[in-house]
Amino acid sequence: MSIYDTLNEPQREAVLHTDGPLLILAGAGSGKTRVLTHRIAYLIEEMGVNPWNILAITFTNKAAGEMRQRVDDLVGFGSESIWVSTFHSMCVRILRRFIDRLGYDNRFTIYDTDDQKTLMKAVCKKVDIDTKQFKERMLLSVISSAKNEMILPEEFEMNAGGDFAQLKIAKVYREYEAQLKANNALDFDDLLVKTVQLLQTQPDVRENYQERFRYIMVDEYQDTNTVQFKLVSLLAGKYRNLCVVGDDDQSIYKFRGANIRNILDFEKEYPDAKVIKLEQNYRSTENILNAANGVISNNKGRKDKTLWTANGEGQKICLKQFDTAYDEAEFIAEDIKKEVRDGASYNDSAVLYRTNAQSRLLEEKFIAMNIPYKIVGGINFYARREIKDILAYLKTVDNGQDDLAVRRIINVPKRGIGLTTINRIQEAADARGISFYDALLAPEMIPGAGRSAAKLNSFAALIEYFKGQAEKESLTDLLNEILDMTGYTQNLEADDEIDAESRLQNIEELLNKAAAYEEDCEDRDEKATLSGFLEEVALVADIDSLEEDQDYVVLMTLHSAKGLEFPHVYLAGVEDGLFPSYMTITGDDPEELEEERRLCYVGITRAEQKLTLTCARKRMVRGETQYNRISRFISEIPPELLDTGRSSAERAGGAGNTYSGDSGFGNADGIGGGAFAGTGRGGSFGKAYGAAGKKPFTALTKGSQLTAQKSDKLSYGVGDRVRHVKFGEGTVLDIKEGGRDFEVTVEFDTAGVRKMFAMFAKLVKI
DNA sequence: CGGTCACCAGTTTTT
DNA sequence: CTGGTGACCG
Repeated sequence: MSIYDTLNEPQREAVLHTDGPLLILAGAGSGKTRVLTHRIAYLIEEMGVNPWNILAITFTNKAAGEMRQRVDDLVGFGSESIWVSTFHSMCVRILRRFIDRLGYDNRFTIYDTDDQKTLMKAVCKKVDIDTKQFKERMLLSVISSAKNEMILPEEFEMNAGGDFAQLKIAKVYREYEAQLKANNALDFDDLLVKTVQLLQTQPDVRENYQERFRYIMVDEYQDTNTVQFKLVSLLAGKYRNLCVVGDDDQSIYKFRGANIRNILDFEKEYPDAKVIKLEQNYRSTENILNAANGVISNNKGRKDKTLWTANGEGQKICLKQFDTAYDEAEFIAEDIKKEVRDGASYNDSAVLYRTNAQSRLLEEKFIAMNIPYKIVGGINFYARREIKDILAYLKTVDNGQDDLAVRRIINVPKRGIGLTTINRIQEAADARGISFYDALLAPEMIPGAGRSAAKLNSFAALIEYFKGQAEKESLTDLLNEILDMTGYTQNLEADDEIDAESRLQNIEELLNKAAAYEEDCEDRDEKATLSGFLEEVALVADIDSLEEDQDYVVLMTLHSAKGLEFPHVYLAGVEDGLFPSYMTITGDDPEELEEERRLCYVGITRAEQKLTLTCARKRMVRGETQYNRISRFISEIPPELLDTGRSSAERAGGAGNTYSGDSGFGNADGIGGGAFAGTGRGGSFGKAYGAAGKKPFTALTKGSQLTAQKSDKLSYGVGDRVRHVKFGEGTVLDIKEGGRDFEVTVEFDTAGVRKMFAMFAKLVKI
């Protein structure tokens, strides 16, 4: 009896087919990770392949970690030398070694979307673009699409023909690239593009990696884009032992450049490819699966396959419509409470939705009802202002060439260096063709900087000091020193009392992550470096922090939920105009609607035992009330699978749950006549949820405890005179016992009345 | 230079 | 409703 006997027939076939191209069409829940891990084990144990020669590419760091763990469990040794990583981290690793061949410094920094936007602003200013006409976001998205198709500025310009707008964009593209390079920075797309360029132009590098990666596996292949396809083709070009796994029905990243043709045309690209379909689902009940099949069968042009399961029929799918989104949230929260009372755990449930903004109401209800939860997504931890500030210090210390980072922190905390001075430095830098930081080192060369020279000097001295320290001390020590010497922590506490606590907690969290990184390096016998940390930090996704063994309800978008599974899934906001989104309904591209349908399919198939669909008749969106019908996708589910709960009258009067099994959307019932209120403006994205500083509940997240301890007793009391670093002397008016800390109200002699947390205010009795 | 106030524009999904 | 931006004043 070997470990391979536990596989079903097609699974085993996929594991045993080791040489040559292989396409595994793996339906949802059909055990594809199992196949991949067993295949790796088989390669190592039975085929004698050196783990060193295996590359497995996954979609997220979390998936990579899990895969490595599972291979570890199977093989027991050698698994640490398998390369398991995401496309992006793999590229960074290659580029750190070889990007100097393309004329970059190997210590390049990585720009996130926020940085890109800042850079684009500067570009538009320089190229004299009216940002009313060409929005930064639109420009960036055009450039990103171009990069995803490997179209460089020159070609883009040629393609423009005589089109005035396109030529203008070409100019922006060119300048954007120039500035990235000047800052020694790469954006996310560049990581892939540059790696492909490297492999294309440097035969020895290509040869090196082709030899190394003799066996390549790519997970979630349906979501690869054109550059990723090129990259994989290049790497697999010599040995052609390429195994791709995916499900065309779960392709949901078109907006990010994913090209569904990569999987649909795999057999054309590799005519000798073996194709294996995994159609038995081990995850869900029959009812859930049939609902999913019902929905997805409305899509055209998909690979023919039908999922089946030997699991029982299971419960019916619960569908409830409410009057308001508020009622919807309340129901979900109460339902989860009820299940927990009946013996379920919180982490048996997940709430999925189309847009991040929907998390807010749910979060409020969960807090009110004391349900532990974790929100995945929204604003990335590393995109928070305070985190970006601190990271900008690290970047500046690490790589003075990143103008964006330097400009970000030159006056944070306030040092009296204003915009005028910053612009003068920039002009001087541009004029001399040097970096912003280098220009600032010599204020005497900057015309008109006279009065600011002293301030600039002390800023430069501070950074230079940190640079020296970076050589000598550990990352965490450096971080602490930066926080301390810049006065960042103190200023934060002083600036806005409301947000201070959560921001300081985030900084604590960052310190924890730095410490974890150092430990990690120690375990792996590598040197913990500043750039190493910055790089790790640049490529994490929020989903990576999800921990299955923690007992909380997970809230996230359908996109984030891909690859996960839960006993009970709530799919919230199944309304026309929200899901499918307003944009796809009004747009005339039927492919977009198909992608939304695939998203729906992904959502349904996350559920193992129970699926609850909820929607609201009206909902507030951007301050306006929207009136929505039940999602068209619901009518694609065979009606006999649905339990509308109509008999079990939940609530007397209004907010009941009515749903007529018929086609359901002849008329919008009610106000407004149309299905939507609100005017559809050009689609775009950005920060979707999360009011200022509103921090998702992270108290349950491992390692988020504050290191600063709440003291039992304060050294001062009401009426005492105290001194604050920034505000000077004052009198304590009030001390309130808070959850984690004392909230102290002080009337300062010069700065007025302020509330602050004792832990951070460091008040001294005088 | 920095703070405050008023106005305006915006939101699908993310490595 | 909210965050970002621009004008104005201390």
